[in-house]
Amino acid sequence: MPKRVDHDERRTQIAEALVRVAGRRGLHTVGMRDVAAEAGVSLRLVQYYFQTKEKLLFYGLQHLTDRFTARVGARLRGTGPAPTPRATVEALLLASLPTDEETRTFHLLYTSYAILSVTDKALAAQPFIDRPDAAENALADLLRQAQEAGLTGRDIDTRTEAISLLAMSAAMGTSILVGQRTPESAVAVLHHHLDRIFTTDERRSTAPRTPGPPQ
Amino acid sequence: MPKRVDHDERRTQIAEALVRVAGRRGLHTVGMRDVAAEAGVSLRLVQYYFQTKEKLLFYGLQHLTDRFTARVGARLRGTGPAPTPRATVEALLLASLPTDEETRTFHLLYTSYAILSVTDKALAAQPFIDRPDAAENALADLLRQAQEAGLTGRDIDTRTEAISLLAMSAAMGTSILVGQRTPESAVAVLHHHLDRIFTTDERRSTAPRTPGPPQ
DNA sequence: ACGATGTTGATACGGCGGTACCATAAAGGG
DNA sequence: CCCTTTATGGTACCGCCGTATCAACATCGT
Repeated sequence: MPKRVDHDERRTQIAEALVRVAGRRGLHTVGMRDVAAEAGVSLRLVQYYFQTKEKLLFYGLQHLTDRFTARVGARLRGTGPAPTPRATVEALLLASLPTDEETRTFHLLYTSYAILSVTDKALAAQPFIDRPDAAENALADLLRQAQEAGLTGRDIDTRTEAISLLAMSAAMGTSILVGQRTPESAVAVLHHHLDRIFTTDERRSTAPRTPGPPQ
Repeated sequence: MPKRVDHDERRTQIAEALVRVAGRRGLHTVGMRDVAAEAGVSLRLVQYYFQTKEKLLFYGLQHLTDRFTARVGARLRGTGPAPTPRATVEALLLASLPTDEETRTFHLLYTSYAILSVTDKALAAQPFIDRPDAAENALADLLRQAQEAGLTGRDIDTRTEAISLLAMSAAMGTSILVGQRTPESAVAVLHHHLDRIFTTDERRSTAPRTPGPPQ
């Protein structure tokens, strides 16, 4: 058997081309030909690995979420050994804010898919919902552990706070995308709530900042 | 001059047809012919009042936001004479949650437009941003007035809280749309934060609820 | 070297969607 | 009564897009 080629690898290359071009021009504008051109490959080959556009879109979504979770994982490990619960929570929340090109396209495309899934049953059947409430559960667990360790107020509702933090991160992410808000202001709002939740006086673990508001 | 017809009225009728069909099948699927059929009118007439599809879409967005702000205004006046600041804030936040068909389609379409505006310059140039931060300013004002009246803690940051509340409302609205969250849980989260912000023991003004969590 | 696998190219079909043109019919005001 | 406005209908152009088909070439394991 000749010319062994890893099909998943090829599919990933093409899916990344899809993500790139969709991130630039919008998911609704991309066609098979655009993806092929962006991948530097013939249209025929895109059809060869993905028989239909629908499958290509599904695979693109899958790849998008996979790459993002990998990135978040790397960022969590990058917080150093034995990070504090607050540092972990903070890294989790800030990782999904659209700050650079990668997070921007992720946020844009993920939201695009989500909106499409409202009126597209095939897309809604895709594993779509379980990703956000996995994040919700993880965050709720982190907060509960922190609470048990005495790092937070004893009266806070960890589940509700987890939902709130993720919701704020998501919505302010979109605000950043449309140019209504700056990443800095979003970070400031999140910090405000982390300061409220975590009673210890530990502050922003990643980048040192001036304690007072800049004049 | 014969056959006087209010052009704006006709345009509104067509725009409402656009909103209806887009709310059902998704904004990206609607064509001129769909809008004409939904409005019970000829394709030719749609072209007659809106020369191009782009103009139709713009007008549709305008009509959507106008109708929504009118609805919110009505809801605010519906809270009775001299509503408490908390009741006003609560009405403002709950009005944008997708609970019935109208709010559902509004949330869906407005988010669709917002996402489109990220990669479409013509749409981004449309008055789009000023609506949300008008809401933010209004909410911040309400909170500040409540604070000056001693209804809230003196240490809360009204601007930050306004941003947070709107962000949570928006993101949880989308969660409701995609079926991840129920309207009730979203309302519960918002109530939680209102309880935190407003120190007076006034509670949910609209529907009475059991104080404890249901078993 | 043979043959299965990967890859390209060109080309075309069918459909749909935005836009356009034209002829025509009601309708109501001057 | 006439003429402008409003509205319909049909029809067609043009371009794009997803999909399909066919021929050809490259490549590499066996």
